[in-house]
Amino acid sequence: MLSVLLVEDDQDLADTIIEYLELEQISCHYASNGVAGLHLAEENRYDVLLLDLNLPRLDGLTLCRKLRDQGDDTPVLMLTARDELDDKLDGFRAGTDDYLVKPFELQELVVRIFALSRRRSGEAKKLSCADLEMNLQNHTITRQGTSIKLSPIGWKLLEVLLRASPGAVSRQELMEKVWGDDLPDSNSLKVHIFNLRKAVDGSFEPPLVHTITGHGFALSADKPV
Amino acid sequence: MLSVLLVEDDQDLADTIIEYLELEQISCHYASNGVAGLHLAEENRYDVLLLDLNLPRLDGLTLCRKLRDQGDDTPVLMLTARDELDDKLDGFRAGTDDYLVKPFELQELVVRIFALSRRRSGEAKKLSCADLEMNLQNHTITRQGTSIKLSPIGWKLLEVLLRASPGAVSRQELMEKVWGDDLPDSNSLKVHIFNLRKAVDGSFEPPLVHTITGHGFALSADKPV
DNA sequence: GCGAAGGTTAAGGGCAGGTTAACGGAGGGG
DNA sequence: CCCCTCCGTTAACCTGCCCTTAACCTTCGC
Repeated sequence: MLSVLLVEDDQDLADTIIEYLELEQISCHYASNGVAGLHLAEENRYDVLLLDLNLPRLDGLTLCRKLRDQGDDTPVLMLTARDELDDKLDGFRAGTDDYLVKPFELQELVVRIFALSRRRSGEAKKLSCADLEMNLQNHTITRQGTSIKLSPIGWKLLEVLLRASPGAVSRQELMEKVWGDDLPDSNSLKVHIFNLRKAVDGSFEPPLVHTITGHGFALSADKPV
Repeated sequence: MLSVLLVEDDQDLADTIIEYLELEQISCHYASNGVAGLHLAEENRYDVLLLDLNLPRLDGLTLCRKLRDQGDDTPVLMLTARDELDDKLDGFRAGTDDYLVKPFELQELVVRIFALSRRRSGEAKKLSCADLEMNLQNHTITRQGTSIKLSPIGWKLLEVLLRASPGAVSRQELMEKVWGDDLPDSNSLKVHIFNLRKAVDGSFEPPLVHTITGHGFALSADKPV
């Protein structure tokens, strides 16, 4: 079930939207002004943020910019009555992902919400890095055409690394994504990384799994010297 | 530089778009029918695909669906003259990410392309000073394009200096930000600054790390008096 | 020219990461 | 119902790198 935050000062419109979204199985938090919206966005994790441009206390553009500056990359869909090109350009410059002009069809809002959240959660059917390829559909991994076998945890580990590739993943983040809340003794990660290396880099060149001392690991074709 | 694929049968419109995109530093491949577009999309890697809905031989919707079935998750922006809600819904159902109705402003097309590609590439957060660049996402540092390796403390040191750049940071502040509460003997900072200089300024000009006698250090391209 | 602040160098100890093997539980097949 | 296999965890050990330290040198300010 998707979860979105709606920040909109027009109470009637907000009610209509919320009601419609609930019908589509989208859970909806609500704030009627920018400051309240910012607090909610900071405290909770949403799939998409729906921001009105004109808001009391803190306008949608500034709100979006603040979140981006804090490193929050939740997709933002800006709702506004103004169809001026300059407004749109400003919106995208502030880090907005999409822009919908009122009045709009609720159905269009819904599909755009799905499109934004889908892109974020990565509905990709394949993940790859150099000649390594993970096929999520038939649950296979190949490198240079030859198939690779991994244990469940090894799989999950590789998936997290692939999704972040070529970015790095900190040890803590890696462990949270693989094990969830109850973490095993820290040694476990070392062993699994070791096994992953043996499977992925064991008989291939160049090595793809790289250690970033004091931080975590990364998957990439070229070695960060 | 971004790279996009435009599939559009209206030659005049295509020329206009391509010309404008090139001005914005977006490289553009082009196909005038769906089948050719599919081939190009399969063979090359693009940041965004711009598909016309009505195409000879293979319409944009089917093209998009085919690519998605193959596991290709390149963002798709559908261009079309039809402003019917049902068409949009079909588009998003086929795996489209955005939908722009002709006639549209070229500037809006450009910002939407940037928004889609940014979302996909994960908007790398970077800090920089002159030709020195720290990529927080990949945990890499480059100067003049060549990569630089730093120890964890060296990294942290440089990060603090970069965030303050071109301002100065006092010794005390620097040490607090790097080590937290339990500080080592004061000599340690000297050694780490020395190593940082060796890595960052060792084989480059001009030196970026500057000493401010009696105060601390600063990072900047031009030497402070 | 003197003292203090900063720069340079090398050595050693500790710790993060790598490697290996053994234990134990879960799940499937006989 | 038992056995076997596979997999995750754990502990123990090894290795190499990084941080620290101390000692000495250079530069700067006065």
